[in-house]
Amino acid sequence: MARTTGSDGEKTEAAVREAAASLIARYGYEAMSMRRLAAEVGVQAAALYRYFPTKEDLLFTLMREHMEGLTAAWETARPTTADPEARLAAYVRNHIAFHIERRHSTHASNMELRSLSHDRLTRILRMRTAYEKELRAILRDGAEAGVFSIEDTGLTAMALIQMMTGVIVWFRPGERLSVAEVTATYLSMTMRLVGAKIDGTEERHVHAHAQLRA
Amino acid sequence: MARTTGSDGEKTEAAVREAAASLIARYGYEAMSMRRLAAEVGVQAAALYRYFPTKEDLLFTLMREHMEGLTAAWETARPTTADPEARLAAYVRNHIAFHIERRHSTHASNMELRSLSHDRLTRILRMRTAYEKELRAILRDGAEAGVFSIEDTGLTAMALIQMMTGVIVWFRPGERLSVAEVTATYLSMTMRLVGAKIDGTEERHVHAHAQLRA
DNA sequence: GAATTAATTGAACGTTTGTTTTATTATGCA
DNA sequence: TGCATAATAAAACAAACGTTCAATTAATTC
Repeated sequence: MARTTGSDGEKTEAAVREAAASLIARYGYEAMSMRRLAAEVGVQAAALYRYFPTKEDLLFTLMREHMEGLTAAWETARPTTADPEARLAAYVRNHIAFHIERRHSTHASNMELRSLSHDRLTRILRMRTAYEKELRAILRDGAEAGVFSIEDTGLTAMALIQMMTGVIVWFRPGERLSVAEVTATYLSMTMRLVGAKIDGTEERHVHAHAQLRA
Repeated sequence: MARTTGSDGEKTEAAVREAAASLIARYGYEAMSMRRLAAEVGVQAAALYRYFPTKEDLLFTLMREHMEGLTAAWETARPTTADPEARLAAYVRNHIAFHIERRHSTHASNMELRSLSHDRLTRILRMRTAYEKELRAILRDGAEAGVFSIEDTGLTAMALIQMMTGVIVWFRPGERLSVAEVTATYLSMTMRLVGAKIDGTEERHVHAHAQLRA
């Protein structure tokens, strides 16, 4: 056999990306063999090499597109106002929404950095640093304006990002909490953490659903 | 050749554990081959099987001892007082100190759970849940006593743990901040996050060193 | 409808993997 | 001193790995 009926390069490539992200999230990059990935797509292993020259290329592509997507989402969501609180709220909302929606590629981007070559690792880290810099700027502006009370801007930014990204570890859509509820709670935790005078705005909507579990 | 001069089972086993934790933290469990681990210890691969029947046994041992150590450290550090704030402070201090001190095995315990068999995964998760339950109890007590203001106890506990454990991602001993400074800052962030009326206690000591970086 | 291009298969390559087996030597004890 | 055993080396195993190549067929183009 050779080319199969109905085969389409674009569809196959998309299926490969999706299956790869899912397998890497579930079992890890090293544990995902090209044969198993191919089986998931419904294709022979050799066919994968039409789309990605090496396994590492595939990983890098997933990571690069994840970071590009995250940056692009923030470019769109970023408010024009100078108000630090509104900007921080937008950052938190965008970060959580994006990571929940793409939790498979988030897993890859956060856990598999060590499998990249030096050059590619540097490129991904550069993108990540640029994204995190936006948060530090917001925190710094807020601290200087006196609306936040922050001891260490860099450290607070790291703490916030780890707290927010950690959502993907335990959050499963359709369980106890909705995305909106989780986001609202994280928003008010964030605001308290940075010492904002006014709490998160949607807090009232959530109170009815919260405190159900000990 | 066979047995080498000065060879000692206990020393070798300890060296294997340490080297394994370090290699897994740096390259991941799947990427660590038994031959490379053996080379790191200065021994042939076959010698490892005197101490650990399989590679997965080695991983499980590292994880189990990590969790046992964490639990034991908390048993010792846990204060007798009922005051939720003092208990939360002790929890934060213990968690951060332990994870910074053992950041190699922390990496293994957090990132390599998927490489465990079902049974062993369950055992590790049971230990972890028991440890996290302590934090939820503190938060609940504080919320009920009115000294904390918390929307969702379970969600706040997860957020705090991810924030604290995340320290190992960026913290390197001997760089900008000392362990004491990092702990103090995280303590006051924690207290603000849970809505404690009084801030963390050591805050004043740190102010001089903080805010050096944008 | 013939020629060309795109998509895929199936088999094979050399490496590396975790693990086992057998032989050999150092060490601790009688 | 001699004996038991603890600790290791060296070689080998089958299985799985990422990757390549030639052959083959579906889709597209002219």
